[in-house]
Amino acid sequence: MKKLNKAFYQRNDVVRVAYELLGKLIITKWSGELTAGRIVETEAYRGVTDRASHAFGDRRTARTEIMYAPGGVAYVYLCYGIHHLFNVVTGYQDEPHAVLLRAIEPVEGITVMCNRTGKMQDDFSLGAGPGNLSRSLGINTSHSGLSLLGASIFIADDGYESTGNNILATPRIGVDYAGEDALLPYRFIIRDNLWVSKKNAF
DNA sequence: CGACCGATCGTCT
DNA sequence: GACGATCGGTCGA
Repeated sequence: MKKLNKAFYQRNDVVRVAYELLGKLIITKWSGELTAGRIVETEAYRGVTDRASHAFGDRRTARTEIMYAPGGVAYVYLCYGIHHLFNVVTGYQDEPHAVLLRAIEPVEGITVMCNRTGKMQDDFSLGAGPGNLSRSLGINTSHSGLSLLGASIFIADDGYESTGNNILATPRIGVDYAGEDALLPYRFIIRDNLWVSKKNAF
């Protein structure tokens, strides 16, 4: 098992990074509690020119500032006052690209995930959807800015193969406000995976 | 099934 | 003061 390094995150093509993140393991260790899931759904948010991105138009605010950091850190923000959405910041300094993780297939620490989410069991909704993903992994906005190269939260390659025909590209979810950019095929899912967020799963 | 609705609060105007 | 990169529930066809 190989932890993804700086070179993986610090690249220009965020769409490619989103594609390559499929099949990797996202792992969190908060005070000894280990949880891990296989990434089965991602979305790319492509810098200052993408109307769907928080960094569109080069808006630097206190919230989005972390997106401008060199790739390999977390960007977590609160959505609808309830959900903590987890993004992987990619690209180089001052290029605010990010990949939203939208679904995991739970792999490790499923009991812990159930405790965090209040679910009785993994019923395929445990890690499906960006809000559920963050809750099951114990991620919240206080983790925004954390390095993904450290020990408490990181992404790893365990040799799982998820390329070619097994991957589908679709438009992103919930970005109707982005006009034409809402049609871009920047959402990637592992075909037929049961944990992919159900609405518009294809 | 699909449409709609309430929860809930930080962020930006 | 308005509005979400959501979720889970309800209601009606």
